[in-house]
Amino acid sequence: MTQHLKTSSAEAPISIYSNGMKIYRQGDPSGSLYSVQFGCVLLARVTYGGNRQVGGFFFPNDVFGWESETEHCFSAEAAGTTGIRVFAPARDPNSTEWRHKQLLPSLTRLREQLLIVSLGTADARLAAFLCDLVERNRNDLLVLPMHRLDIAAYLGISPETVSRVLRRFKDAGLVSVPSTHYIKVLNLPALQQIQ
Amino acid sequence: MTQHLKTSSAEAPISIYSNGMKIYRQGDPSGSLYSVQFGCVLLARVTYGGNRQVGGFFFPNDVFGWESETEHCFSAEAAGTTGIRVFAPARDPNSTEWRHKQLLPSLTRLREQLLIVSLGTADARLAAFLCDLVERNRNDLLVLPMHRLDIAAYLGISPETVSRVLRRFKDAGLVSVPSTHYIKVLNLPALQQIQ
DNA sequence: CGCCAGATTGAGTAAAGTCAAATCCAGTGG
DNA sequence: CCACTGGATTTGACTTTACTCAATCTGGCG
Repeated sequence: MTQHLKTSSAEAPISIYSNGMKIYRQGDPSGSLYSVQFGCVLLARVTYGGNRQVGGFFFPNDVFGWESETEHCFSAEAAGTTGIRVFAPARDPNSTEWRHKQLLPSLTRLREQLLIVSLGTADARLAAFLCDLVERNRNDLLVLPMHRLDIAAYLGISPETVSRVLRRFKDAGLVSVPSTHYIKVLNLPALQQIQ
Repeated sequence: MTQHLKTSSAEAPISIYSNGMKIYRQGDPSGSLYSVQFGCVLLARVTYGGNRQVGGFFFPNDVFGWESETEHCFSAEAAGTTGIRVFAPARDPNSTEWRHKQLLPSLTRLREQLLIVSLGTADARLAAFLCDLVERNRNDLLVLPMHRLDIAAYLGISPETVSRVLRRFKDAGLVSVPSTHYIKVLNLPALQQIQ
């Protein structure tokens, strides 16, 4: 199912994953880094109580796979057909340099996520989530290959609430939803002001 | 009061801040790192809507001050009397090495925070918060010099709810609260299972 | 064309927010 | 040392929000 494509240069090869496949699993040895080429990846883990938690979504040019331990504490799953470039654990200093360059933006990104999720209302969270995606995509038309359940787990709300809030946004003319996995943001300023 | 960190650079001096003082402000130039020696530091910022958001708490041996931009996007405030060691922007490679060692744990820490805040109920969030602190402190007696308002902002709930949940925990014998800024965890396993 | 998982909608319930009042505490000054 | 005082915290009553559970709808796929 996984294909390896050679790129023109000496860069790392691209692996292609289909919807739902795991790039790595919770407990797998860590060390490699992964860069999304196309599609979407989500980090997920299961709590002791059996609940699914989603730790983040990654889109093209995002880098994931960081761990401070020797094991991954999340699984990484492809949402929709997804291309990944793998960077094996670094040995030469040039590669180390590259890794460090990627790390600080990841930290900033995580901080943004934290603030989205700590917002008071479901409306504010979903609005902030959509605004964040528009900014990262530089495009009003969002492709969301993941399930509503994953968005809900990520935002810390129920999937039914995601549905209802999205409907409210539609009725208010803030977004349009041409199909399940596409959302077009029609009024970004209004979305940004929701709290 | 003077401790030696395992770093090749000359020992940095300790600055002492009193309750509520700012170590740096939102918008200040970034670059230096800060290590908490005693007390507690919190990161805070104000949204466009005027709401206060708390990005994290830092206790002894925690390092903060990371930015991927040239400006701080949070303010850092002392909660209670707090000692800080400042590490100026690195120039020698040894110091760079030290900085990178600190960075990955910060990322992991942030990920834990994200999962605490994305929990469904206020009880689960406060319980996870307390468990996290016990683990970091290696001590059942928690010192929480920050205001309830800051804990509430951090957890994404109202201060009244923090109070009420804490009372429920007290009544259930899970914690005792000898005074406002001290919480003793009496039944950690039970707290860990709340969700 | 029918099937099934995912998504949406609806109704009732539980949880958390808001606003207001009461209480507690730390810091101040007598 | 102790009373005073203003801000912080807690408690109470009520309202709003979001969750739960169940039913319905939709779209992709054999």
